[in-house]
Amino acid sequence: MANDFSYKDKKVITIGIVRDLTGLSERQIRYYEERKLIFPERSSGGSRKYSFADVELLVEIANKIEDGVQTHEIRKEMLRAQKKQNQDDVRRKMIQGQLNAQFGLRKGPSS
Amino acid sequence: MANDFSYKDKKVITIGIVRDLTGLSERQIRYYEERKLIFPERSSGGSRKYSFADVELLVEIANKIEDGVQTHEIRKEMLRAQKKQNQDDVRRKMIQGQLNAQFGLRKGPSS
DNA sequence: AAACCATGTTAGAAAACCTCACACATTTGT
DNA sequence: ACAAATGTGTGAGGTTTTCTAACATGGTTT
Repeated sequence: MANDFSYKDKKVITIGIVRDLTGLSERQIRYYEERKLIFPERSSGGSRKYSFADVELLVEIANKIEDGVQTHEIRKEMLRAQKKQNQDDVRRKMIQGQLNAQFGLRKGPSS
Repeated sequence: MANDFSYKDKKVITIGIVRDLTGLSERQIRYYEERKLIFPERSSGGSRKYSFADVELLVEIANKIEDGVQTHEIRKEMLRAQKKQNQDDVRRKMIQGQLNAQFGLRKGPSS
């Protein structure tokens, strides 16, 4: 159901590749994680794994920092943006719920 | 011009992740490369780097092998398919060329 | 039977990654 | 003004991941 998330969000990129892709140092990348701006997954052995979405986010973060914004502030922005996104999601789902109630299949096998 | 290739084709995945993604052994993955079925890039240090497209291809290869097709045969199939694809590309480009000749901007700045 | 196929396994070495800690020049907060 | 926090570099020491090369093996071809 909905869209089964794709390449962009799969966490499959190791930190060295992220370094090459972004131009940031590994130190920076790890530091932004410490400041809770980015959340890689871990391999069983403990290596970090990032997605393309993470890579893009890192670039945005780096840009803001270059503009003098501190990690603390960036984090707040992100939380605000995410909260708004959640609200929007809820609204969308409610509307979808109304539609289903009116026209959706009731308890039927989903296709 | 045309479409600037995306996530699916970027070679950013190391062999361990490919192993986890496909369920194949590293031995198998390297062997299919030896048989010229797959072409990872290399990091400066020599580590293999695969794309999502590669991952999907690997799964297809593995399926065929399970069906008793040998690498040699798979390679031939792939070459055939690729050749056809190239021909199709040429045709498409020729047609595009005709259209440009008739209606395209001549030597102008491309917007 | 000899050659080839597909895969496992092992060994040793190199590359990549991890955490921790110290340093340092700049801000920022009180 | 000064203590605290920021952002980043660097180095040490340790673990994980990857690499190549080789040998082994049970099935297929030729």
